[in-house]
Amino acid sequence: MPNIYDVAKRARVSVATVSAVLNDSAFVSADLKTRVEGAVAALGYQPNLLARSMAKQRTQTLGMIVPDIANPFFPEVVRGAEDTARAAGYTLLIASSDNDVRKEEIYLRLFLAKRVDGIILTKAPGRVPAELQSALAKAGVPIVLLARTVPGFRTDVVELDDKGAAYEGVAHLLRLGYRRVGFIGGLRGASTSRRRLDGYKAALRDWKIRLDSALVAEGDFRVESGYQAGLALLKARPEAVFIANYLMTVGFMAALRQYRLRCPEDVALVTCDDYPWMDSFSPRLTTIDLPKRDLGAAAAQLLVERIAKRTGRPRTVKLKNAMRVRESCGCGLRGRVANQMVR
Amino acid sequence: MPNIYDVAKRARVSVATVSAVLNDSAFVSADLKTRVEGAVAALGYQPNLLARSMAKQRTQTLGMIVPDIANPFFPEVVRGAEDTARAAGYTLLIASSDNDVRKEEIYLRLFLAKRVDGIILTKAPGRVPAELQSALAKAGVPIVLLARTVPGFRTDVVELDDKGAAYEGVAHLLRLGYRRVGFIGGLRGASTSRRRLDGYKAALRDWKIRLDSALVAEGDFRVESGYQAGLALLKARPEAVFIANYLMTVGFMAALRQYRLRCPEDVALVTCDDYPWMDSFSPRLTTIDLPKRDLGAAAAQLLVERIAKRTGRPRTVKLKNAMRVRESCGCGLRGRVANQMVR
DNA sequence: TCAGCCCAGCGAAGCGCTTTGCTGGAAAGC
DNA sequence: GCTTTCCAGCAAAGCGCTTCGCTGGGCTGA
Repeated sequence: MPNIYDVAKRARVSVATVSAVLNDSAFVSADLKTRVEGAVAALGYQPNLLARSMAKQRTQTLGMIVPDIANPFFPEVVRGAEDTARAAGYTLLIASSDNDVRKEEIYLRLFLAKRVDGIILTKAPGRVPAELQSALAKAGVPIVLLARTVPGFRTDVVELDDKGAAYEGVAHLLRLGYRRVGFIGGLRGASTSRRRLDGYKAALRDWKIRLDSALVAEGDFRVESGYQAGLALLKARPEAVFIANYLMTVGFMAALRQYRLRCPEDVALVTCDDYPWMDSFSPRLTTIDLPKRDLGAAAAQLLVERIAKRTGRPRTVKLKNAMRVRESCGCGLRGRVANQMVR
Repeated sequence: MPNIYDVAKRARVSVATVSAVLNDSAFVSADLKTRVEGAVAALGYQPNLLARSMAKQRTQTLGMIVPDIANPFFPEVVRGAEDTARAAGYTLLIASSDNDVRKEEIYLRLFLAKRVDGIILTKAPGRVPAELQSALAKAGVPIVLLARTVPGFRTDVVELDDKGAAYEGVAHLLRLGYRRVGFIGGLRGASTSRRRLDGYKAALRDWKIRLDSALVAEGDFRVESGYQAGLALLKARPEAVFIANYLMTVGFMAALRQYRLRCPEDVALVTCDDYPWMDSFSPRLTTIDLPKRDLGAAAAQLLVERIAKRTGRPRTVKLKNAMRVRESCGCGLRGRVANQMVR
């Protein structure tokens, strides 16, 4: 492939001039400019971005670590980030951590070594080793935390309203008259899990219902864990359940089937996270829709801005949820819409 | 961040020696080796992979273009590719083309400019401009086509058995006794769509059923197109339908609901592509499971091997499907399992 | 007419690695 | 004891850009 010297030679100018034309970074006379452009076209020259990155100390690349790109929550987030990043001239390097801090560390170091300009991170539970943390700081690579926050990690953050999501979902069930409302939480150590549990507790408190620990189970956001949690939880005879994400709901449904229980007739359900296909299959899930694409877009936006302007206090963007009431909550059964506000 | 000169200085050796130790590319005495390793540890030195890429003319990066990462088919594919690539020492740059050749071209050029070592491409319908094609060839960047093939593009390919998938699905319906079997195909111009249609036709032919064009509709693999196709198709009163992918099935189900038709009682259904949640919601879809993760893994594997060894004829890997019989095909209704082979 | 200015264009250094020869001291051979 | 061989280690070139600082020809103004 031709390089900038080939172009310079053909246009009978210096490489500095070629560079100036390409980047529009200095005044070049019309004559030389056309000669350069002609040479570029004739040779089919494409600047080597690797070399440019070396020289500029900027790669125009962002690293993005998600727990698992195959979990349907994240592709949508990635897409949001991808589009926003692209619009700002960045490309995305992606990696799945499987919520494993060691994998996460490997990828973070890799991104550092590849000199990405910034990192979007959905943190795996667990601390960032001090050594890595200082490497990150020394490298001056800005990080935006996506969805999950980490105590003592001063970065920009894009959050969902996790507590609100759980509160709203559980409140909806309580409003419908269910009293034995269970909760299947997400991965231990993820801030989102903690906050969703908080939301659950807050709702119970507002309805003056004692927390029954037999009605609370913990999963890891994956199908199997929802199934296991369901098997355990259903023994405690809940009337309704709030589940912290979709994949666990899928597992929970399997548990329901195993116990020959119907949803919503025997057990009502509200879950986090919404997908286009939910309208088409039964039970049609009542969900709290978390704005996945916005989440990714906001993270990329925050990151791009932070790269441009490193100073200033960390910013937090908090996105709003929206409840989608369908059938799994039993609205239809109970013959009333959930509009009786309690507080 | 410290560079290789800092390490060399601290270890009182030359940079060549440091490089030799780091890459284990030449014999270095035990003494110097420990000194270098000590310096590396003391400084927390991480080689700059950008510089390494410049020097080696290898980036250890693969570009991957999919139609849309948010289409649940692809994350699984990407994950397969990611894991395989990572194991071989490569990182993945991903991009969504939205099946738009212009976007695709932009990304291909970008990848070229970033000097990726190889590209995994699910081709958008349409030709690769001759100019781009020659740029690709000149750059010598190997490409692996994933799922969709392109005539006159000599590259390695990982394919699904598209024709077989459609044939098997349609045959299953025919075996169950349905005669008016409709077909909703995918994006025009994608080889996968063409082949799935071929499979449909082949099955009809084997059962000696005339093709009724009112029973054939074309979509674009997205929800909305399945809905539109459904609205059109249902007017022709099909007894059963084969749909080329999941998202269109989602849309089709909406059309069914609109017409107050039930699945499988009024219209039976078989579709391509399987997801974990299908077991948990009704109608439980009978599908042809396309091995998504294997698809990505095989593509990455092929690409990595091609990078290592550029010579040799293009290879094609063809993956097998597996039918998952559930309820949407009406097996249960008709009180018989689909095991009456016709040919 | 000539000094002084201006600025289009250029030369060369630098980004941080790898790698190709070369070198010089130790071991081996006679 | 001297030459030859060997090889650990190094100097320097090169990867393909950007950018800093210099240069010298054309203008301006006295």
